[in-house]
Amino acid sequence: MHQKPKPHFLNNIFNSNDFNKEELEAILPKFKQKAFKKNSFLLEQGKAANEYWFVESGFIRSFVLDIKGNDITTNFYSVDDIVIDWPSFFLRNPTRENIQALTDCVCWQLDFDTFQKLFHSIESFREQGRTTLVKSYFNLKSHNISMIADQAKERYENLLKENPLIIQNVSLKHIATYLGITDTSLSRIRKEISSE
Amino acid sequence: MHQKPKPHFLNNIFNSNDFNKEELEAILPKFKQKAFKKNSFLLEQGKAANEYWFVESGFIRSFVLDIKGNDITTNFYSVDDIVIDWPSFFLRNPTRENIQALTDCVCWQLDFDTFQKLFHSIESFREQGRTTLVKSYFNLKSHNISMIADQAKERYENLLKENPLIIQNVSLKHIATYLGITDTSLSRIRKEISSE
DNA sequence: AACTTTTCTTGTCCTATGGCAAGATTTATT
DNA sequence: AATAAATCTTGCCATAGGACAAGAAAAGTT
Repeated sequence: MHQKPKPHFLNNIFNSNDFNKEELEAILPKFKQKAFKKNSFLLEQGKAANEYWFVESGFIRSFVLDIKGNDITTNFYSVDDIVIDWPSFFLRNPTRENIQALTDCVCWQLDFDTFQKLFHSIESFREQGRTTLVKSYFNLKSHNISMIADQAKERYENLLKENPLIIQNVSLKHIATYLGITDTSLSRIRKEISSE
Repeated sequence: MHQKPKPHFLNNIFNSNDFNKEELEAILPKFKQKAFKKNSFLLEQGKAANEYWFVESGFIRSFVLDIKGNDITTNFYSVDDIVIDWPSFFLRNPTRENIQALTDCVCWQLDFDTFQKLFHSIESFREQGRTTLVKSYFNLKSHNISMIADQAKERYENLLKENPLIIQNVSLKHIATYLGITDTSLSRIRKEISSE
């Protein structure tokens, strides 16, 4: 008996539907595996993002500090997600965002210069990159509309439905600021839901 | 005496810092001038965006309808801005957004197929396209954070500072939904500011 | 296991903003 | 100019969610 070769994690991201063999051989080896300890930072405010990552395992969040020093969660990331500060990475300027591991994580990292070579030389790579960015834009806009159109309770229920893993793995406080409410309010919303 | 040749509007967007002569000659003639009457739609929900525009003159807004049928302004556009529904244009799927002229407008239009040819053949064109998208992402995220971190009054004052032309040319109701408040509240905020 | 720290819940009271409706003002239409 | 239709303001009252503080519970540390 022989063993099946274990497929590379990055084949979840780059697969043979969208890329031919040569392209995969040009792309996959450029990524470096990186482990992050719980609470370590992938990016800190004031620095420019020079890398991005795909998450193989673990949970991550990004956040900013507002004028009063309040910590506001801007996004959560888990398996297969891309972790990137789009503006800082592409505009090459210092960011306002912090990106922090919420658990021990394994990620696959690519740096800007390598990205640029792939982007300008492989059509399918730039098509996929553009698609990923645009989906990210779409999610951000949906979140934005939801902040205006929906009640806090509805926003929480949507997150629960779309992304149950987040709720199970992330502290209430971080979820609350992502939803634009206080942890106190979110606790009450949970109570109300559990008593239905 | 001879006259100076009037520069083409699109030279505001595509200039010789970022593009060489041949590139400009490949790009500029692909855009078609389009006039839109006040209240006419550039894009309607349910359709897929197959074009985008640069605004030479006039004011435009995009909006969505929420579940209860409330109209929520998602963005304003004026001179030199790009008007595009990024997700619909690139993912080629039906949109939730409506884009409507608030005044008579003159725009310059490019369609998807032509865009694709330029994007994949001209490096500087795709660099600029990516930059434009990423800036748009950045603005959206800033708006998002502001919705969570700032009071309605602060959001209004920021808009007033960043984009005074909008306030002078757009109805209070549309500005209010963009800021995530009712027209009633915005009217009170205005009153409060004017009495300071 | 004991202790410390962080997270979550709950109570009391407060504030920003919403809902509705009437009137005033401006803008569009005949 | 007269009328109609939007738009904007204002009053009154309602409510979602915030501020603060005290415990309870859970997680991390020695």
